[in-house]
Amino acid sequence: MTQHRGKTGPDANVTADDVATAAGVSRWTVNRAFKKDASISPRTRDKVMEAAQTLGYVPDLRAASLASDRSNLVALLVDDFANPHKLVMMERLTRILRKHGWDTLLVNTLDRDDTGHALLNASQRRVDAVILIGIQFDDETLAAAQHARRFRKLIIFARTSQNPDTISIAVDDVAAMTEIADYVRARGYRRPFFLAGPRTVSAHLSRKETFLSRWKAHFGTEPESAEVPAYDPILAEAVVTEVLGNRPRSEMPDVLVCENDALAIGAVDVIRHKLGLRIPEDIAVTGFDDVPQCRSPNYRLTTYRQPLTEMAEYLVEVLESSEERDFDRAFTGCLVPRESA
Amino acid sequence: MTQHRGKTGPDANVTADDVATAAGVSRWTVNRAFKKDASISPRTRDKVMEAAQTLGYVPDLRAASLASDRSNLVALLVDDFANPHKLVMMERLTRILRKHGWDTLLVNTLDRDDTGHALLNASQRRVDAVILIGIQFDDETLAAAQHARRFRKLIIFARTSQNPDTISIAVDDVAAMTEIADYVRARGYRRPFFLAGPRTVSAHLSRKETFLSRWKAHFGTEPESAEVPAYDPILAEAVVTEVLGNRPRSEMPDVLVCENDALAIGAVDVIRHKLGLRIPEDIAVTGFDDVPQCRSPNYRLTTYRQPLTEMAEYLVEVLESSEERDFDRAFTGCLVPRESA
DNA sequence: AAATCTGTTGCACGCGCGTGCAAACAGCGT
DNA sequence: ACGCTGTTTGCACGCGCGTGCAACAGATTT
Repeated sequence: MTQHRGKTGPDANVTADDVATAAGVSRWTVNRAFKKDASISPRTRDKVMEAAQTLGYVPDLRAASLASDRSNLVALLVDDFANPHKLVMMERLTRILRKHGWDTLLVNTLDRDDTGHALLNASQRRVDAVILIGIQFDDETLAAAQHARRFRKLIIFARTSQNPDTISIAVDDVAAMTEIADYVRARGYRRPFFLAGPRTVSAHLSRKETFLSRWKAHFGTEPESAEVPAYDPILAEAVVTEVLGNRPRSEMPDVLVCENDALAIGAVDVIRHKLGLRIPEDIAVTGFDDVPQCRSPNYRLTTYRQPLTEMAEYLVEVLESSEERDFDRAFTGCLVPRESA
Repeated sequence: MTQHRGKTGPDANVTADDVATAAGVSRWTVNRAFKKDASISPRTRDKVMEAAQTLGYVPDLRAASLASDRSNLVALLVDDFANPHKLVMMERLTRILRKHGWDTLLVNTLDRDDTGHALLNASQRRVDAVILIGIQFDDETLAAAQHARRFRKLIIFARTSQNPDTISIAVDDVAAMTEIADYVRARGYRRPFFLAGPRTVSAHLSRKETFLSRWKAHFGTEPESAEVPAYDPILAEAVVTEVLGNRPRSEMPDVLVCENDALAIGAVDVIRHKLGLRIPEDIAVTGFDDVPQCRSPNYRLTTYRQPLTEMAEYLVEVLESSEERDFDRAFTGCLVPRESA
């Protein structure tokens, strides 16, 4: 192929063919030079790379993906951007995925009904897998996704799921919440209140039910609880205000066990600034996730840390495996005691 | 083309050809049915769509992009995930981009030296544009990006840049900081302290310099300032502690003007919990960005809100324009006064 | 020196769709 | 029924690269 393009600058559409003629090899050798474990002599590779460098050649992953039917692309579906932990997860996932050569398509799932469109979006790009780190994915949605799927794997990250067609990479909620319950009990608290997230979430069920049943098993009474419609500190504020707002001191709980930090943070703010109570002297608070704010001198939140890095590394392992086994896995995190409880 | 594939389930690789034979039309008509403003009769389109539905066909955007040289994909480069405002920006951008049919590749730029690799990543996917919302992009990096670029547009979002090859969509920092300075002065504060972010950032320069010079123009003295190495509340805590930690009350500033909310939040926490001072009675604080936390009863931060939605809509407009004009644009936000100042 | 082996290089074909144009078609008035 | 106009449909070719195999050269053995 001759240089049928006028331009020679970096804007020109340099293809492997151009590099091939420049380096005096075949096009296939050029592409081999860019492939990791390809069979090519070091000398040729250097020659090719040099030519590529001067021409400004960069392999086209669209074409590669089209030809190989492997995109090395995953879609990350997120819907609750109000939860600060999402920022942590996105950072960790994108970093580790990229380290292993995977690119990430970020899809903002507007609402429940939009999930189908989001999945369609992902399909059109022929992603190799879809990773869900949102909350609005009930089993109905997942079933639809499974039916129409054009991607090999559907992974629920940081949340357990019973769905058999789905891969769940999460922390062991039962073990974690049991540890929290025992910690709360050991610290002498006796009137806990559980602040839960939206009920569509299975993690919700595990955590809340685990705590309640664990407590009941010990003391025979089931603690109070309330439900926040989303993992949003602002909404948590509203719910806590409503539930505890005009309650006499004598009927106040002595510890607020929150399903995660997003709720706990909202709760802390309300308890201090609207109820005028001290933490932990009047009411203690626990969270879940160990978001960065927990370390702040303002919150000092007792919480539970998920091994996100380890989980992300395992995720990559799952992505790169071609087996057809059951990839579900529950990790164990660690309780992080701080001054809030 | 006959159905040379055994499977008929959704896993099968259904192509436009398959739909074509099923609907009794040509392949091109099938693709036309999926194209927005294509010339096709409603009847045929329905017929095609129905066949596509039952076969589970979804157009392949890789192939479309390859053939048309337009990917409808942008890369979003982010590096400072510690800044909560990034979460807001990511939510807004992905939402509005998707509304207009653009997909987003999220690239986590690990550090300064990694930016080149990140841009290479984007090039390989042949994104139509790269959007930077990080901080570690100095002019040197940008120049390199320009040189080796395989994307049409390089957009700096929510940050001004002098680089002529770059499109900057941001708030007018000078106007904004002038407004803040005037507000602070009007509220009677007289001993301001400016808390700035890393010096690589041009927004930094605008905001800090604007505030300092505006103040000097009025009172003849240049306020104190300190610099935090990243937009991270935790690091802001450290710097504020170091700078104000053991300073007698008489020498304390009466207002801490922060370059953005990430710094302001860290500052508020330290002032209350380590210095034991009240806000705003002892020290007032102002921020920039109006992140969700600002509304919390704990912060009630006086800040400045950028018109993110409007900016994102303009971004789309820029993406879809084929002109070669100067797209730089500065927006005007609004001051949001709260109890912190 | 011939035979063998290992590492390296070249190539036909296909991945699924867009572009631009030509052919076919329907609708209208005379 | 005829031509005319505007709409709808079909098609050749190319986008850039991967797969699997055949051909080849140099190094090693017999």
